[in-house]
Amino acid sequence: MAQIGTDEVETKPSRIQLRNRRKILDAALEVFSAHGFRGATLDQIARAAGLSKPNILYYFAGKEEIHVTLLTALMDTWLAPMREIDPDGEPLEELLRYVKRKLEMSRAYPRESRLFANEILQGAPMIGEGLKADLKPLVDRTAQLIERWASEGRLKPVDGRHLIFSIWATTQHYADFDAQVQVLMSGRDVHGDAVSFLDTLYRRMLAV
Amino acid sequence: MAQIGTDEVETKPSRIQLRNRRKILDAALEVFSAHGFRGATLDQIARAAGLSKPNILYYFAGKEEIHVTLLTALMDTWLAPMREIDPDGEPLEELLRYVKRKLEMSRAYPRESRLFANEILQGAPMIGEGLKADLKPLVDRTAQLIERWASEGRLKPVDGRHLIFSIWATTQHYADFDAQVQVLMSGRDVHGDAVSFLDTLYRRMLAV
DNA sequence: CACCTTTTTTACCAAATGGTAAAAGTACGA
DNA sequence: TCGTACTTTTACCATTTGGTAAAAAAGGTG
Repeated sequence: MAQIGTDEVETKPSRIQLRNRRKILDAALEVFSAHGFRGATLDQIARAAGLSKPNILYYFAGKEEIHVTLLTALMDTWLAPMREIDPDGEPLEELLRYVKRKLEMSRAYPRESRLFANEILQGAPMIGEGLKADLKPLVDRTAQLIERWASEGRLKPVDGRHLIFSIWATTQHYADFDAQVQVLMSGRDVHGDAVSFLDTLYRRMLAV
Repeated sequence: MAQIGTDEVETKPSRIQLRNRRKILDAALEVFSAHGFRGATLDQIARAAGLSKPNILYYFAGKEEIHVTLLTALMDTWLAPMREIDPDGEPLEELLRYVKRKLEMSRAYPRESRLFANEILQGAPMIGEGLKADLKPLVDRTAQLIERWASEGRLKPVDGRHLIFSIWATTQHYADFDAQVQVLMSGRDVHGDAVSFLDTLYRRMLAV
């Protein structure tokens, strides 16, 4: 039995299990991020993973479990850049580096960004609790840090939380609204220009 | 016959037709914006509209037609603020007013914002052409105007298109990611603070 | 190789869902 | 008020979809 229930002794997953679970999650990321949770079907995921539908359900208890697994794993990766803001670093540099890394993640992992955007758009039905437990403390702490920096005169005065929102919004926009961006930027070097635009935006906003 | 086919003579819609079409579109906006196109069902829409499912299909040819009708009607409203930027006005004032109006629309019409976000996230399958036809010319023109203002020294140098993206992203964020914003801003006056934050952000970005 | 466990396939199913046909009911002008 | 056109309901239907049972196949180990 591969599935791990609440009462069962957790045994090491075999090589086959690791390989197939990874294939399923990768396929599911592709399908969920393109069509949303309700728009995605197990058949699509199965086809993308190169497995049969019942075989998928041998590894995961159901469609929702696949989605939740993806989201919780994603949460960590997604928050990593914010965790790496150094309270002892130079404030402006730290924040501009954060912006750059978020933008780079948007470019490198657009599927993950869209998966997350879809979930939040629907009201975060599956990770609402995760937001409260993981995201909120980190944001509270970072917002406080930013405002302390500002009060020490090392940044212009700024609302920490809204600054964070604006950084998320402007960086993720390039992944989440890519269909629109592509129409409006046909042929241009979107990413390169975005890097320097956002650097300018937040430099003018924050530099004392 | 209420449905208007390509070959039919267009006759004036009766009072009943107007009332019911409006009820259906309002219900559909509610349901589509909350669950996305695929996540919404005709039964949900029918229930929200207080009509039976076949009755809905008497007024609209199908689920997709309802969605397309909503999106095309929305497009106009959505672009109105950008159309109202006055080329002969004071540049900074015009742009700050645009930001304010976009933010106000996010607050007053979150369902519309989410409907749009959902569609773009899925790759704009239904209004891709509308984007090219309506949105692109307007954005091209506005971006040019902004860059002319900048070259005349009335704004700091700025990439017009990326400025527009950032305005869209930061303002719509409050509607589209409301579930997240609520978790992180429990109890605060989100809108009021957002207004002054964005005013500051774009003032520092653009004021010469 | 023989045996037991893990993995995969085949054949299903029940519910949900978009949609239709046609009868019944309603509004309204002549 | 009669007749016609418009509107609504009832009773369906075909497909899709998430999920299951159980047999078959494949792995691995003594």
